[in-house]
Amino acid sequence: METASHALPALELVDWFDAAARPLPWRAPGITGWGVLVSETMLQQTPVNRVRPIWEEWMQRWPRPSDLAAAPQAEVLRAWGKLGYPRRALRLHEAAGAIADQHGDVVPADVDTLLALPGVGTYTARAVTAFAYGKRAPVVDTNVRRVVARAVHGAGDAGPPSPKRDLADVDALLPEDDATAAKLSAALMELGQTVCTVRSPACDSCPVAADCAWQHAGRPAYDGPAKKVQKFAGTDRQVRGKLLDVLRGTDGPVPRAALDAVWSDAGQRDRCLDSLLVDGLIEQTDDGRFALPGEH
DNA sequence: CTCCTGTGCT
DNA sequence: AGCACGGGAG
Repeated sequence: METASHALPALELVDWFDAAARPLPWRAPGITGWGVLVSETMLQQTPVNRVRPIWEEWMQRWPRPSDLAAAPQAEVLRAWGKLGYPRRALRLHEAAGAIADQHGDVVPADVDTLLALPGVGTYTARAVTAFAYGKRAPVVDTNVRRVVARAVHGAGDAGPPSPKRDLADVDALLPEDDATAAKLSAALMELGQTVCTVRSPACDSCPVAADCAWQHAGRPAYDGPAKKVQKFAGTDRQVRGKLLDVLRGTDGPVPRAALDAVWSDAGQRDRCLDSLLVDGLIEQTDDGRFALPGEH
């Protein structure tokens, strides 16, 4: 029961990308490695439409890593707004300091150097090398995994991530040439985001439909293990979000009572408050009030 | 493996 | 009202 493997037409995909890519602000010519690192960090788990305005604001305000590094944590968290997972903002702030201090205020172009930065993992490191510096690097996010699962392996969707294999699969698709490989990496992501979507793939307008193993197999449904879905309502994540939102909306420290008001379960509230303290997302003043870090 | 947010679609 | 969504760290 060997699945048919298909080779993807790299040049057609690249041409399609040139014609069809959305004009996202971080794809404009002249965007720095810093601009790309900020966008990729924000896009790690937030959709493009919510990222766009915040990214614009950040680039205006903090055009270089050293500019962000010089800002107080509280301001960084406020500017992060409701993008979610605010620990990303703290890590990016920390990464900015390292880039300013150790890399001459220029985002590194090398994957291993990028990986050493806080908040930069296998996806983001390769995205920055490829998209900011035009280097050949397999960039594997959930969209690319789905495109490869379908077009190459003929499956309805990607199964659970398998980092080594996923990376090798995409590596095998990339041409040797840096510029073409980098653009193909971007094209694979764009294809997964806009055409080869989870629920309603637009195979009619897909540039590789003729070479797609999934098409040839009759578009079989996904038959792997069900992916586990994350709950949100009632979780500590929701409570942490509500707590932090109070502090984002005020200038200085607030009394505990102001935080008590946002969640009725005192045990959960206290646990979340404590975890926010541990994560460095909030601080407690000497008189027992709470504030965003560095703001008292 | 589990945890970390907030939205937009249905 | 409920559900789907996702990269990095521990």
